[in-house]
Amino acid sequence: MPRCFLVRKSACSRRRRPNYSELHDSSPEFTFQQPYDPAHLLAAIPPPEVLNPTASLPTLIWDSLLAPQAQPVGWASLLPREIPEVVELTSLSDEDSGKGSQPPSPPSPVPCSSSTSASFLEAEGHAAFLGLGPLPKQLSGLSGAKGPQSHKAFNCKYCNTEYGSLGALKMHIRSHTLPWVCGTCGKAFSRSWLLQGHVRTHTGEKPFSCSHCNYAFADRSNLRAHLRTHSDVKKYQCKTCSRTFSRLSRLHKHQESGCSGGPP
DNA sequence: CTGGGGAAGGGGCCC
DNA sequence: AGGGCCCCTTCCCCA
Repeated sequence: MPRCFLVRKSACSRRRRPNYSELHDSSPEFTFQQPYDPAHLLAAIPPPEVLNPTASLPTLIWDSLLAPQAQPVGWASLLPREIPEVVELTSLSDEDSGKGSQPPSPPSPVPCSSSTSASFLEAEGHAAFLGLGPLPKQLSGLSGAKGPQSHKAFNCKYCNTEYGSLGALKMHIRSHTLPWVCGTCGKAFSRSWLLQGHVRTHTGEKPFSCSHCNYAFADRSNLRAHLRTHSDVKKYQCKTCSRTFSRLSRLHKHQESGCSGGPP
């Protein structure tokens, strides 16, 4: 990362959510007017009223550099995916739980009304619906959930990866079930915003432009990487041979390939 | 071989 | 608690 561009507002605000309203006010022309072709979207795109039209436009420290030129994608006219009829969690097929060859039906639109009940069976059913493995023993028995054994482990039933929280596991499960599907090419994604970014590859939308050269990007991170190219300073140096690299991944590859230790 | 762009994945934080 | 969005990172391709 170009640290020169990664000036933090403060150490503790590193993960602070940007002030979208402020950005919106300062960029009144930056509105979501150019809609996506709904044909690109097959999966569960939240209804427009649910979406914050400025949600993808955070106020970064280099906001002036990220001022989008191209009209950002618009969700206003998106047709929300039809909410499937509520199904019995326990009657879901393997495909719906992510075992099928085709991407499963998006689980997120399904109202999790059962969560209002804390019954164990419902919790287990919901877990199965999400592709989760059997409830940990710590959770088998409601009182056990907060028992003395505070070290809970949630394992993915697909890859057995262990997570420390159910939420993290649920998030991980989606990387297996891939509930978000591109209506154009059928590619499936684990996150809605991944699909959003992917759709831009079809629409050609590039909302993020470089203030230095006006080069536009569809992805903010790619713009951030591009901004680094405007800096002459290479950020990543091999401690063995002092060679510098523009990307950390390349430094890693350099080291993994066996640094000779000689001068650059 | 290196640098840059495109695309995508994942963990963490905030609402 | 869950969803949305963030940043960070990696991989691939191309010039």
